[in-house]
Amino acid sequence: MEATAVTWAVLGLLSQRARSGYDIKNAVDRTIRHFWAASYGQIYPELKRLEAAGWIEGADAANGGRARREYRITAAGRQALADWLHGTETRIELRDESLLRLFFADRLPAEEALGLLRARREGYGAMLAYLRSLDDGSGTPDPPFVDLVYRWALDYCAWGIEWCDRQEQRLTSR
Amino acid sequence: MEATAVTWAVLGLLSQRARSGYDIKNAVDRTIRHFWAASYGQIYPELKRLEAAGWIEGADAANGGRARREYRITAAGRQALADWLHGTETRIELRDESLLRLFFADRLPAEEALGLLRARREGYGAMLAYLRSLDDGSGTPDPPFVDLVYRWALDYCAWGIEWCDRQEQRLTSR
DNA sequence: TAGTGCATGTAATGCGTTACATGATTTC
DNA sequence: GAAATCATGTAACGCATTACATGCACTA
Repeated sequence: MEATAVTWAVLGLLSQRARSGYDIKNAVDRTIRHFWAASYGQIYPELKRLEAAGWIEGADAANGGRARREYRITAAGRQALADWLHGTETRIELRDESLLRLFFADRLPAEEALGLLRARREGYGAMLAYLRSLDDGSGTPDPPFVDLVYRWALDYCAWGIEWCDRQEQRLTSR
Repeated sequence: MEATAVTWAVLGLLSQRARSGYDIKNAVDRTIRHFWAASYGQIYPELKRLEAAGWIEGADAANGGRARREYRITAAGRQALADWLHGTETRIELRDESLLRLFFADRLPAEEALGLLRARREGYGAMLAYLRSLDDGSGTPDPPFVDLVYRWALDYCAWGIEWCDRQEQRLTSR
């Protein structure tokens, strides 16, 4: 099947355990949203495509009297996921409006331009607070690479804050 | 007018000097593409919208016998740009397929999972090489904040490389 | 004279979000 | 009884890329 951007997020989450579309959306929001968002408008159609391809199987799972369709990954799905995981193409792409503002900040009086740098610092701080709020403190340790990606986000924010501080000092000390 | 994502990139570049659509595309690719891409399919329609709003003015600029339409920013346009620059809302968003792979790397044998970390490191290295290739070595110093954003990208890559090295050590030393 | 660069633009397509519609169940 | 949560889905819209169409001018 034709893999799109959302394919691997959904398939990967189903490789951890069987889930409903609703579960997947929650898992995305709790764990990978800060580097890979996905909405219902992508997830539900993708589940049907994945099922048609034979990479997952859906089954009606009674849940009280509440309708619920739970999907589990198939052997073919695991294979497809493994193939994707072996891909190494790594192009780093960002879309960062705060950087765009900074880029044009020479149009502003010096003090206001520095304000944009401080605002960026605050942005990193807010993301850090958000990331920490994701840690439910359950004490259950995550698998090593799940933990690794969480660390990446924390470390990235910490680095970003330091970077803004350093640059502000450099720019004001002249 | 209704500002979209590409509005500020185009208007900001025109605040530096008058340019054609073609010039704008080149400037985007040379200076801001790594954090804010834009294609012809966005730039040319946007120029018409900006002109209709009175934020820029186009004039046919003879260039040999070659047709060329050059746009310059108006006073209203400068004001609009300044208003946008004063916005401080800073949400950091990424879409990073390499992080998504790492997140699911627990599905792989340990050695292959570490390979993904190394591939990420290579990705940072490639971006660094690309960024350095953008420096034309003309010696003409950039305005402070243009330079600042360029430094950000360089520093981010350097940090990313160190981070991957550190994490690889941490994961192998157990 | 062939290739590269300058120059303008549009159409088709794809990706992704937002908003909406619907309704059952659980918790306070 | 109200509010939150579980649950599934679609339609409309907007943003962005890709591919294409066109043609002149300069340079090797």
